[in-house]
Amino acid sequence: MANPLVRKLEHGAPLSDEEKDALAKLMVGARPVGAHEDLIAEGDAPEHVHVVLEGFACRYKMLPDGGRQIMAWLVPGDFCDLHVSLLGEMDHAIATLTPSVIAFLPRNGLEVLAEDHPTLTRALWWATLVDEAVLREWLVNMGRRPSPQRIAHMFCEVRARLHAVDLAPDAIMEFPLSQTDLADSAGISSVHVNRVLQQLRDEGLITWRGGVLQVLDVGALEAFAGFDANYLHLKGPPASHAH
Amino acid sequence: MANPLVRKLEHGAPLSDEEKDALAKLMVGARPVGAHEDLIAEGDAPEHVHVVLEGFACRYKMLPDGGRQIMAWLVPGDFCDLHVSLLGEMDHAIATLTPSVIAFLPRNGLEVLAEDHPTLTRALWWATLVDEAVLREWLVNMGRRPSPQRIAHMFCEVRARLHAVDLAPDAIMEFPLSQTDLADSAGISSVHVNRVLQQLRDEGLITWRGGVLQVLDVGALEAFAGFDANYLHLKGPPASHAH
DNA sequence: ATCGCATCTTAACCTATGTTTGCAAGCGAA
DNA sequence: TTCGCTTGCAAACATAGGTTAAGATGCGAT
Repeated sequence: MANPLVRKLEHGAPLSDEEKDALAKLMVGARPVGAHEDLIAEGDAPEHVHVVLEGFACRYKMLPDGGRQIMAWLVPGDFCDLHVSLLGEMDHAIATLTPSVIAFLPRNGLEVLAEDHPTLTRALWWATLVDEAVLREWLVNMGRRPSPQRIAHMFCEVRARLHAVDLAPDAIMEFPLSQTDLADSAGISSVHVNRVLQQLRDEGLITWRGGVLQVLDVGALEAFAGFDANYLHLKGPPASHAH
Repeated sequence: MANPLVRKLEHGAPLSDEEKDALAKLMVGARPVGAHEDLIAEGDAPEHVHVVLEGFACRYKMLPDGGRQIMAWLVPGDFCDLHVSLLGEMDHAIATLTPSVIAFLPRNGLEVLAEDHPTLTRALWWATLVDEAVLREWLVNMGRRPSPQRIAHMFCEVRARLHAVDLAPDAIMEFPLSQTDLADSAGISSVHVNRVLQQLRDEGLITWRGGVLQVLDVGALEAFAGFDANYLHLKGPPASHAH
């Protein structure tokens, strides 16, 4: 099974085999990381580019009162800090949410490779523009959707994103977040997350036990949440490779 | 007084006089637009790049139930649709909030110019990464700050951003949004916006009448809101040019 | 000057969500 | 097995913010 980074970037631009190989070879130092560990702190200017290969990580900020807001989920194939160098330093932190595997790409190597391969450059910028689009949808989610729809929408999105890297073939996926992590993502309290989950289960939309999330009826959940995948910009048919 | 686009981009990279001139010359078709007019619709693939020269515009999405969520304020110097071509089409709409002046840059011309001027390319990408950083902070704002702090934070941010293009020298600025627009930005109802504004006025933090917003004590408002400008990445001293 | 429409303001009432707390269930370590 | 910790669940209560509706105010057009 190919590298999730490559699988993801193929949604953004048609990479040649040479480009895919070069990218995969650039990826070094894959290492396992436990749950709830910081990978990058606010204010850092990381030397290498980090990529999630397995598990879930997140972007987050802490507030003075101790509150935490998670601003993005990073799933396999996602970059943590692709273009920080343009901004100078991180304005937020990155942490794992579950046990994960994280790899590095030497920043120089990646830049050199990108210079020689405009299509690759395009794919990398595509990925950051999609990150931005996701952020916009999260903002809509927070601002205008009541919490049951909000959580449902987040489930629809992970399903679609994991599906795009072949990790949710049957709408069944590894999703070992805690309810507290979900609360800090949705901007509500963890006890309210619990209430909402009861409701989603009662309505037969999902099951979620032992870190495994199953969407029982994708259409029904998407209708309930008002989910439309257009903002993920997964143009082509998702990950239908020849084997 | 120089072009606000140029003034803004100078925060991102040190542009040569030639680059500044070329950019300014590329900007054509400045035209006035009334308040609350759509500039770009969801699904469009705009041929030219739009820039706000005067007034306020916004990014927004409508929801099935008629709700509107504003996801970004566009102030003079901001791009509306710089890199859409990489994503194919707009996943959200753009509208004016107040009477504005909008200019265009031919997409081809801009691409050619950027190819010859790596520093300019850098400045353009810097601008989109800052947009993303602002979006992240808005998400934190929505998720974790109670509405008085949330509105206050938005005021701190516009002040800083307008200041960066020399449009809020004394913490006094043109800000002719309606309370409804503010509500759709903050994810609360317009009557609650009104309640919150009373409070901010009562506490002597701001005045806002006749479309003019004055921050009475920048330090106090920023402390109240928990505002830290780092996410705007305005490295250098804001807009202190020789004349 | 006055009419008409936007916007702002206020009030009364309602509901979603937060807070606090206690307990149960799961699970890894000794 | 038992201990200890984290996570999930539930109930009682408190409150921020939503909804509706009705005046007030300002302002452009005639």
